[in-house]
Amino acid sequence: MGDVFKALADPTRRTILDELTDRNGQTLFELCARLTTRHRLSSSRQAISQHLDVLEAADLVETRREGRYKFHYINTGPLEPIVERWLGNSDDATGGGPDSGAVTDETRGPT
Amino acid sequence: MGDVFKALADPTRRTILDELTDRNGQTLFELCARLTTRHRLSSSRQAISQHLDVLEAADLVETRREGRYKFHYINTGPLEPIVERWLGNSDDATGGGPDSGAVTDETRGPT
DNA sequence: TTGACATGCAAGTAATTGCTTGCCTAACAT
DNA sequence: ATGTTAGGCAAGCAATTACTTGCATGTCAA
Repeated sequence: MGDVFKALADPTRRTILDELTDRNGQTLFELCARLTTRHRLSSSRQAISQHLDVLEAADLVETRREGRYKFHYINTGPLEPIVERWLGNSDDATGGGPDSGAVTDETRGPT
Repeated sequence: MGDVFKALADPTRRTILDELTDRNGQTLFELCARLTTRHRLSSSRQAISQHLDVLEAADLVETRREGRYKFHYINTGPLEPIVERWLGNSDDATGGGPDSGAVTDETRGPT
């Protein structure tokens, strides 16, 4: 299974998700055209296709074949739990930053 | 400025954030010890240090120096907007998947 | 001051990644 | 059948990345 974080690491793939958010169910050619005109991205067809493979492996994009067309749909399902992993667990994370002197003695002795 | 997505792309860096969520304000040596014992990660001290540099460049980790110790604190601030970028904009994203035949005619003609 | 401890810096290496190039298969129209 | 269109497959290349190795800096205790 593909990694969601690694799929999101590339800015071109994030722009592809932006485009699918704006208009869902685009074909590969339509994505190439709109990425070039609207986002100033000069990526080739094969590059976009490989990016879509990565996004599909990460379950962020689902596809539906119809004749010789292949429509791509964004799937926001894997996006929510990846942030809640570090949110909501520690109240000390946001409140007690490096400026607050609230450091325990256990933290002082690393050994 | 560092990229938040690229910082999250590495599984070791995500485990570091897990560790800081569990106990905030750890030193480099304490992180090395707990990553080895609790997460079965056999990363060297320099490797962890470089990972912390990436996390700090992405503003996901803040540091506070005290003598020869350097304490590391997680910062969950950049985590929230990175997902809301694709959520809440399109209702068609989650509801209308590849199985639904709700495809417009404009989608069918890519040219 | 001397030695031990915590961390920083930088060059080198192996693996991964994003992209290109070239050719191929499948569907539709004439 | 032939040509065109949409997409797929795979090898190769350049850039990035994660990690190691070795040494340097700064802090604290004796």
